[in-house]
Amino acid sequence: MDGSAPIDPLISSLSRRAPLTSKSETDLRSLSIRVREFRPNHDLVASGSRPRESCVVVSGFAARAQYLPDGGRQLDAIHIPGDFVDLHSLHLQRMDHSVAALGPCVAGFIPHSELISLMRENPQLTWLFWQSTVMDAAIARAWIACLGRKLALESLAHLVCELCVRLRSAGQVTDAAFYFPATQHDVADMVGLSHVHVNRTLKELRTKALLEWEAQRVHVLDFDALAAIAGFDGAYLRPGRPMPRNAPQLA
Amino acid sequence: MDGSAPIDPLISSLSRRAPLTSKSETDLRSLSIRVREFRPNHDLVASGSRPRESCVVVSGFAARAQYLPDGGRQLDAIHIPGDFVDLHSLHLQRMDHSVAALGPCVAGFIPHSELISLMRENPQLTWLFWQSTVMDAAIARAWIACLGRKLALESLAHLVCELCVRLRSAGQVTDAAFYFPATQHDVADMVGLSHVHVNRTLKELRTKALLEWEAQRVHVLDFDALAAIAGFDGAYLRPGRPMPRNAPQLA
DNA sequence: CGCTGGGTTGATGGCGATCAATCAATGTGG
DNA sequence: CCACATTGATTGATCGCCATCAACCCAGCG
Repeated sequence: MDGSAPIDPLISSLSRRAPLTSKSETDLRSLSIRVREFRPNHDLVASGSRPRESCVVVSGFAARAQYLPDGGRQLDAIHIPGDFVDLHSLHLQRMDHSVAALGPCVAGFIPHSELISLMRENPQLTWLFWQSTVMDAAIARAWIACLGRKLALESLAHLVCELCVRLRSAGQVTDAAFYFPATQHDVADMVGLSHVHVNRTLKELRTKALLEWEAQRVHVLDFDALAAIAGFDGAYLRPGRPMPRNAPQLA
Repeated sequence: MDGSAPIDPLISSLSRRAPLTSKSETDLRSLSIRVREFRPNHDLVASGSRPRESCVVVSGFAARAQYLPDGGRQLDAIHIPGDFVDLHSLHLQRMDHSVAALGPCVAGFIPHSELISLMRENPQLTWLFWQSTVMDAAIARAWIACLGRKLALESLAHLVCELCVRLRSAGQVTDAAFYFPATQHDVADMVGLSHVHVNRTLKELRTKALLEWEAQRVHVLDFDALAAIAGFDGAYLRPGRPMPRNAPQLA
C-alpha cells in the first residue's frame, strides 16, 4: 500500500461536488484501471476511434483537440487531474476529437462495461457522471463566448482565471501560482489566436503586473484585475446540484 | 383529441435516436407540460435563474444567449422542435445563460420533479436524456472550432450545413429549403461576427450560387460545396450509442 | 557543437469591425 | 390616406486587431 491509487484524483474530484457515500467510494475503488504515461503532445484518445473505455487524468494535464482540414488545430477543453476526458464517449458512436497530453501526463483507463455496471447499481455515481459531462459543457459555453466576442487580452485573462479557479479547488494552487505545462502554441490553439499574438498579449499582462508566466509556472499577481478584464464570473465552475431524493436510474 | 400534443416533437426527436419502448412513450405522455407561446427575442429561460422545470421546443426556434459585460451577445446553441433547451439545468445551480425565442416560438415546460421520478423508473429515458446533453456538447465543440479557426465564409457555410442536417432529420427540409427566422443580427451573434460582415459574406455565398436566403427561408443550392468550404463533417450530429444492456440507474 | 523547440520581437498585410448612409417593409397614429 | 417611426437588409469608407512572414535568442541535447 503506497497510500496513493490512480483512482484517488477522481474520487477527490467527485467528492468536491457531493459527499460520496461509502458505497460510492467502494464501488469506485473496485474499478479496474489501466494506467499509462504519456509524453507531451501524445494522444490519450484518438479522433475517430470508438472507445470501449473512458480515460481519467491521474496527474498532469490533457486537452481535447480538433484538427481542421487546413491543418489548423483548435483545443476545446483542458483537463486536470480527476477529470474524465471522454466520459461522453459512452454516448457517442465515434470520437469527434482527440485528447492529447499537455506536458507529461498519467492517465487511467476504465472499461465502459465496468462504468455501466457500476452505474446500474449506484444512482449517486450515475448522477455525478452525468453531471461531469454537463459541467464540461458549461465550460465549453464560456469558451464560445471568449472565442466569439472577446479580445485577445480578455480571452487570455479569462483562460487564466478559469484555470486558477479550477486548480485551486483541486488544491493545486499555492501562493497564487500553479504549474501549467502548455506551450504558447498550445495556448494559441485554446484561444483561437496565433502564437505570436499570444506572446505579445501575455507580455502585456506581464507588463501590467497582472501575472507572471515562465518555466511552465503561472503566477497570478492580481486575480481581481484579471477577472475584471476578462469579464470572468466563476459561477459556471461551481459544483452542480446535488442528486434529488428520487434520482434517475440507468438499468 | 386533435392528434397533436405538445410532447410529440420530443417523442419524435428521441425516437430518431432509439426505438422508444412503449413504456417510454407512455411515460413521456404522462408528463404534465405547461405550454407557452413566445414572441421573437423574448426569453424562454432567464439567465441566472434556478429553473424548477425544463423547457422543450414545441414549434419554432430558440437560441441560448450569453450577454457580455460590454453589452455584446454571443449565442451558443440553436434549438429546433423536440430539443430540450435546458435539460442541463437539472444539474446546474444557476443558468449561466438565457434562452431566447428565435422568431415566434412555442415551448413546453416540464417540472424537474416529474422528469426525475420518470427517470427513476425508466432507464431508457435516463440514458436518452443524458445523451441529449452530450450531443448538445458535441455541437458546442463544433462551434468552438468555427469561432476559433474558421473564416467568416467557412463559419457561415458550417452553420447552414449544421442546420440543414439537423432540420432534415427532423423532417423540416423540403426541396432543399427550410424555414429559419433568425435575423442577420442573430446570425452574427452565432458566428461571432458583425451583422455587416454577415451580410457581405451571405452575399458572397449567394453570388457563388451556393444558397438563397430571403424572407426567413434558407434554400441550400449546393450542399456539397458548402460542406467543402466549411470543412463540415456531419458525423457529430448522428445519433449516439444505444443504451447498453445493463444501463445505469438514477434511483 | 550543430540541431531543435520554444520564446521574443519587428515589419507588413488582411480580415473583419466600426461608422455612416440608404432603402424597403411594416406598423402606427392622426 | 398619409406623415412618421421602427426594424432589418444593404452598401461604402475607414480603421484596427490580429495573422503572417521573418528574424533572432536561448536552453537543452545528441
